[in-house]
Amino acid sequence: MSDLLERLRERGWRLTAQRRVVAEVLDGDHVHLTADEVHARAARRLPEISRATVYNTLGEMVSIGEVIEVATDGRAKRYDPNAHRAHQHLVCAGCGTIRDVHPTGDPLAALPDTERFGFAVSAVEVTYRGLCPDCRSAG
Amino acid sequence: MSDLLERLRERGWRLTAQRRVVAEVLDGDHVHLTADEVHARAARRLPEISRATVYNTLGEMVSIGEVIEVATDGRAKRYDPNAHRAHQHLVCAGCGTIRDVHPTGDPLAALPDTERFGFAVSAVEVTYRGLCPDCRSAG
DNA sequence: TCCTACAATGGACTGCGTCTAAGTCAAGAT
DNA sequence: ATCTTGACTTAGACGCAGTCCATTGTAGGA
Ligand SMILES: [Mn+2]
Ligand SMILES: [Mn+2]
Ligand SMILES: [Zn+2]
Ligand SMILES: [Zn+2]
Repeated sequence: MSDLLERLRERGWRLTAQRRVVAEVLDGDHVHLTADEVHARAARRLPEISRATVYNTLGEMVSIGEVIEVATDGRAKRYDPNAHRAHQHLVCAGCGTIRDVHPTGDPLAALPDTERFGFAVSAVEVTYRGLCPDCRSAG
Repeated sequence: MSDLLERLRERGWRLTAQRRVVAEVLDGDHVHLTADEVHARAARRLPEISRATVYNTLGEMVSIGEVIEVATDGRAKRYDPNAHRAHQHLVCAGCGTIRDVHPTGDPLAALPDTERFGFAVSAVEVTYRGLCPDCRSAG
């Protein structure tokens, strides 16, 4: 994550305490927090940080490609620091847990030209759904 | 769509004017309307239909599998009557147009067992993103 | 140390969707 | 044909996620 703060500085962005704690909260793998969860955790270190700042900072990190926004069906977006390796998501229909997964092959290749209708197709998102081991046994 | 109304009746559901117009509005292919768009079109035929009824009726149609909910990034969900043939979506990043597309092969097959983490994986959604012909030339 | 452009704040505001209490009505019973 | 009743519809209040804005604060350069 010092990586991330370094990149922010290189872009001429001011390094504030708020940006620091948001970056720290997002440190780690398999992290998929909502903005409000990020805010709650950041507030443990910096009690007066505002929701607006968390949204602003997350938006900045998304725009430089250091964080990925993961849209979830009807609920709050989740913010994913694992932006360096392309991956897809496996979501539990029971408890909402999200895992990073790596399908084989290029998902874009499955869309033939005849199904592209003249679009310049540049990205693809895949969401697998199912029940995690805990939710399977809980029935 | 008379199909759909028949199915509703078989389930013991009362056949009301409101349910009829919602079903009529959703008739056709490549339809991906928001709930408010459905409401606006339904209100042209039945001016006093309420938003709540449109949401209720769409929810019922989704629960019997006659309509699919399509989550869109941060915006309103779209309702898709093309529930009979499995398909995926191609979304224009410029204007938001949605096209039904049919990738080759089974998208589920691209996820190896070692990437399933004990989940019972039952469904997959694929969203292709790009620029439609109009938005490409508009630059 | 001082300046000032940029960042943070909190509260109002919007869009999308849900919920509730009261009124209405489709459809079976008579 | 009329009655009855539980299911359906309605308007509006409400809730959540996210945005916007005017004001206040401050990082970092002179
Ligand atoms: Mn992820
Ligand atoms: Mn569709
Ligand atoms: Zn689970
Ligand atoms: Zn377009």
